[in-house]
Amino acid sequence: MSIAFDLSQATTATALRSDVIGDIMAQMGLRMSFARDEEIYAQEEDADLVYRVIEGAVRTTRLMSDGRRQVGDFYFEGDMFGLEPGETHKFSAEALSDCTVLVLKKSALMSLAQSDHRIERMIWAATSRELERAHEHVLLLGRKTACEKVASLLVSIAERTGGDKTELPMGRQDMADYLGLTIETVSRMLSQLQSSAIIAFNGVRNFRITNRAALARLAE
Amino acid sequence: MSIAFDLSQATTATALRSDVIGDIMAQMGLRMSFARDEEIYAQEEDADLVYRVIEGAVRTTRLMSDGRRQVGDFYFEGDMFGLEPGETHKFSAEALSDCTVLVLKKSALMSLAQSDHRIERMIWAATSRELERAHEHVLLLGRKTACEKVASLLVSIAERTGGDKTELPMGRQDMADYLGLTIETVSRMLSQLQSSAIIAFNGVRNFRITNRAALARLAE
DNA sequence: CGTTTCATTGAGTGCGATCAAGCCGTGTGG
DNA sequence: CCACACGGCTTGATCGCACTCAATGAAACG
Repeated sequence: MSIAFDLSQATTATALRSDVIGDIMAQMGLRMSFARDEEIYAQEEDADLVYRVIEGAVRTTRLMSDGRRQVGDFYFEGDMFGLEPGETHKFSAEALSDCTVLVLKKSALMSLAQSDHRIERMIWAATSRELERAHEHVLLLGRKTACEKVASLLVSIAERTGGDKTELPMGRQDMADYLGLTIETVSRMLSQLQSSAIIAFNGVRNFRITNRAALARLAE
Repeated sequence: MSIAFDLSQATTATALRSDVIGDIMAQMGLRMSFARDEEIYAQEEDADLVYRVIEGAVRTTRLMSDGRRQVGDFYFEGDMFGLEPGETHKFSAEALSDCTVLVLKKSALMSLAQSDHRIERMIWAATSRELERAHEHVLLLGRKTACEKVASLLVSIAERTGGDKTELPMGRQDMADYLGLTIETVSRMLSQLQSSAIIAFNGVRNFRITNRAALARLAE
């Protein structure tokens, strides 16, 4: 893990998605870099920092005592994460790829919030967005089939990262643990979608949607 | 649905769980009653009201176009619900049993929040608690077995409602749709837990935990 | 070029779903 | 007070989707 004060690049960082919290984090936050699979914070660790992805991608995961793993969510450029309510994190966060994040003490943000209402409002908005995504995740895990789960994930990532071709920042195991499936099932569904001419892969981590309507229908 | 201004019973209502939002809702909110299975708000409806359970219990549900149903959560006395971020509700809310709730316009609460920081803080705290529960729900749906799911739900309800004997306010279908299972599987797991002497039923909706350690172990 | 890691594919299994009776508490009318 | 019907729950038999185990393939790395 490497740390550097973020001054020179504050403007380029916030240019990604301009908002109040972004500005404040860029001004007051610390810029940190993590290597692929490096832990950003641990399950059970005190949750006194908030984060924002500047470059790369992040996953949050929760481990059960017997090793079963659940991925909570994936975060891309501009996304805030680490906004967990309790004293300690229930999920850990890890770098999906080599990545850079801005970090700010939650307490610092909160004390600022006392003088600036917009900040409080934006923290709440970010938490709300998290909740909305969690609800979507609940529906996916509870009632969708393996094929629908995979289709939903692909649509979601394609939407969030934009562009014609989509790069998957995570491996099959991460996809499986997000979807409540095994890597074998994920792999089979991807092959199936490909042979149905709905998506086309170019290497294991790069795909293109060739039949957007069909994929959207599967994702519901 | 029946409506009455809540003045006389404001004190008894807030006595259930004393906090700022509770006080405000009791003072400014409308008291409404709903019959079992009556809709409190609909999926796709504008989300401009927040609610608080005074008596009875509530479920939130989401319906897929083909009829598959997912229960988002159950709410008991003192719980706030309806705190969805977006413009419209993604889940609908229905009365599990005949129940009474306090209702307040979100916009009214927000304008109050401008003069009182505690209110903004508490709305955020309530949203955070929702998020925490959603995360727990994700783990349950993604990685727990049928038996563990049922055990987790029983523990959760027993914890939230307290007391030696626990009354289930919902039927088997609601449990199944919360757990991502079918009623048959829920029923089988309950029978199994009972024959393992971990719980004891007295009628279909009333049970007692006879081996708390074993149940907790299953629920993880 | 060999080694390692990750993804795909195949064969067989099992958990939870589906289909189908049967049971039981509750309400209703004779 | 009983006969009956109805809805919700339980139990049994069977099915099928996703898991497990195993082998192969393909890309990354030293």
